[in-house]
Amino acid sequence: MAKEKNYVSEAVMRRMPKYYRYLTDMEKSGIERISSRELSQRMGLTASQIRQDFNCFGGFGQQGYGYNVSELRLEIQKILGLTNTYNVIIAGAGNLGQALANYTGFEKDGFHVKCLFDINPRLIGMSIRGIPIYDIDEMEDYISNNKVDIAAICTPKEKAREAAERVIKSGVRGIWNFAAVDIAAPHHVIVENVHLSDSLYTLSFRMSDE
Amino acid sequence: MAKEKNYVSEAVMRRMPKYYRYLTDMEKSGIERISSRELSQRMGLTASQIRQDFNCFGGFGQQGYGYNVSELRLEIQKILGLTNTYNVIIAGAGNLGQALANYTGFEKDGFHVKCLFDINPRLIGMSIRGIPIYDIDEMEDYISNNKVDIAAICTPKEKAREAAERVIKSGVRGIWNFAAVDIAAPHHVIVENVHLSDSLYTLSFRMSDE
DNA sequence: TAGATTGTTAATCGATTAACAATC
DNA sequence: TAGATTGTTAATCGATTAACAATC
Repeated sequence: MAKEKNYVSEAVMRRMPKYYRYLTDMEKSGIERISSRELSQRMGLTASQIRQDFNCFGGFGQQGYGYNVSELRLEIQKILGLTNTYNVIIAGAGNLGQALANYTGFEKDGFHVKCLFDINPRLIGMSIRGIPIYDIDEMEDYISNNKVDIAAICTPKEKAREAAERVIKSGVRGIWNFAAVDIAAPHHVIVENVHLSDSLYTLSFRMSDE
Repeated sequence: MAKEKNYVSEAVMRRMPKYYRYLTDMEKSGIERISSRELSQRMGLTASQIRQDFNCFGGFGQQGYGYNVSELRLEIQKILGLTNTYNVIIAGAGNLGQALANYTGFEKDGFHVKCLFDINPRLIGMSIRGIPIYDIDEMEDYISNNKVDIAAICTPKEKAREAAERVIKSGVRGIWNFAAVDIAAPHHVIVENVHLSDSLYTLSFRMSDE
């Protein structure tokens, strides 16, 4: 029985997708039950931490037994909001935007890419896996007239803030930002950043750290 | 004067690229000096934290003045190891691999993509921005015979562990992993993960959290 | 010199780990 | 019942914030 979802720390939140990933893999390979100790060994965490994490949301285990893999996976799926479906648009149909549109793996989790938007007239009118590329000037109208939950920002970084502003104004609730800038958004709009360059810098830092 | 680079916490390490990003932007827009207080407002951190962070590496500021933007940027560039150059190969020339190869922005930080590797015979022999795609069976030989520092893993997740194993055996020192699996590596090989699905799940979590 | 702001120490806060009673 | 393992409380550890003396 899941508790009311109150405040969950950033640290716990960032581990939830990893649990989901491991549980999905384990379920696939036919593992039915797992103890916090065994899971801790697989994931490189402590058993204590795992139990603490799960108990942010209510107890999913059973004393003397452990956790049922499928059940736990389902609970975490719910917690992550992956029982919803999301309509996604991509602002910027360059390399990265196209790569995201081409990737089919997010569909199984309920994320549906509806279209891309770009300024490049050579791209406008084309489509990727049947997903059309529209003129970015039609973006606001499209969002207003269709249920769009998430906008992935794949523009050059100079254009990212403007693009974000426009999708926010049109009613998008979530921004998946791939541009190397931080984006300001009102409280009710969630911004999740994928700063590839930050990631690469961190790699460089650790490689030169010895 | 920078201190000997000892242990730096994960938290501090993850903030360094962000400092670098902000300082680079500020230098470009002609800002010469900045106080920790002003920087804290721009970046959404506390001034105290900024001063603590910088003092992990030695004092870069001056009492009564603050920090010289260019100087501080240079110090952080050094700290991040971005005064080195890195040769990069990409394992997997699918959507994401190609997008990375097409992106020119990493060059200015010293990351040079030398080639891609794939199993798909229709890709082998092609090139992207002049960067050739080779047969993945040649990957070990290439790494052994050329100075390759970093391998970006852009294969499907089923192939990722094998690809990682192979590049590690051939002498790569850093792995930039885009596959949704965790990769085991010996101590001297650094693995940096970009788990796009984890990021998207986190977005979903926060969007359904209210 | 006076004002500003760092570098650094001390206090606080939060997250992780350890321990154990509850219970399947 | 005995053994195992959770859920949860208490202890520890580390990171952030506050405060202030040093100093430019």
